[in-house]
Amino acid sequence: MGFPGSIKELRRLLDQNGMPGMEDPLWEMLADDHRIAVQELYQKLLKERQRLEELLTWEKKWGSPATLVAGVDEAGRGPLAGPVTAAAVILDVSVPIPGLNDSKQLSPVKRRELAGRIKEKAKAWAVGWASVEEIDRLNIRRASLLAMKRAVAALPVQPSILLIDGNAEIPDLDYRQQTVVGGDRASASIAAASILAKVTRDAYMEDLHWRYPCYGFDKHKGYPTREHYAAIEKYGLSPVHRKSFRREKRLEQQIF
DNA sequence: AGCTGTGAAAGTTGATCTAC
DNA sequence: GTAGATCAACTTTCACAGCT
Repeated sequence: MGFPGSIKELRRLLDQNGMPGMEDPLWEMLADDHRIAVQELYQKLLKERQRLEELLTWEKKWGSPATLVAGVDEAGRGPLAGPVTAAAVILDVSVPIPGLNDSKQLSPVKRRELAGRIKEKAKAWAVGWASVEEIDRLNIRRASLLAMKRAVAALPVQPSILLIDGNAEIPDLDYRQQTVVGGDRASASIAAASILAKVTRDAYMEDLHWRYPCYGFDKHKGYPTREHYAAIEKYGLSPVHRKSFRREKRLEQQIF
């Protein structure tokens, strides 16, 4: 098995698709410390390839050239404010996306980078929403499923089977569905959906910050933090806060 | 010294199961 | 029937370890 000719070359291959390089006479010219560095990077590359292979287990189990698998996941279930966002992604299993992982395991910068790569390399992707009003009316669980349903409906290509993160199927949907507990850590397409949903919702909450600058939505994205509670106590609830959430009800009773 | 990554804890919700 | 525990999801915050 040959090694890539240089660290630079190896990094380029890592960035592209994680494939190992071919025999290269430059390898013999490398200094010992460079060889060690390249070998270490190469081992990391092999581990990453193995991780990505394992992440495609569900897609390979259910998918085929004629059977498209869509991963579905949502973001924004725990916040006190803002909509819940869902994404559906159909990946091309022959096109690896290095670094793809559960959105919760990634920094915001890496999430944004990966979101761009996912949109570029996926066969199809789409995003769906459920509003604060719908969350208050339906409850957060049903609203999440509604957002997922809208994401699937918005896909430009129709899948044959849905991999759903969690233990609940999407109601009133004419698709074969497979629920996967911990799916964002176990399935590549669910992981990709978790990243798109999170990045899209974060961007929306940053926009909301300009409409309601006193709450700090650009920082906590509507999630419960000390700063967020302090802002609610000081300024009251905004129209984008979820009034059905118990903590909000309690605060509302105190304030108004 | 400062940055980055990781894991535990704590916060929000709803559904389900079990014991009384 | 009800209440509590557990588990599912979504995160942030904080402390610590390791790396540059």
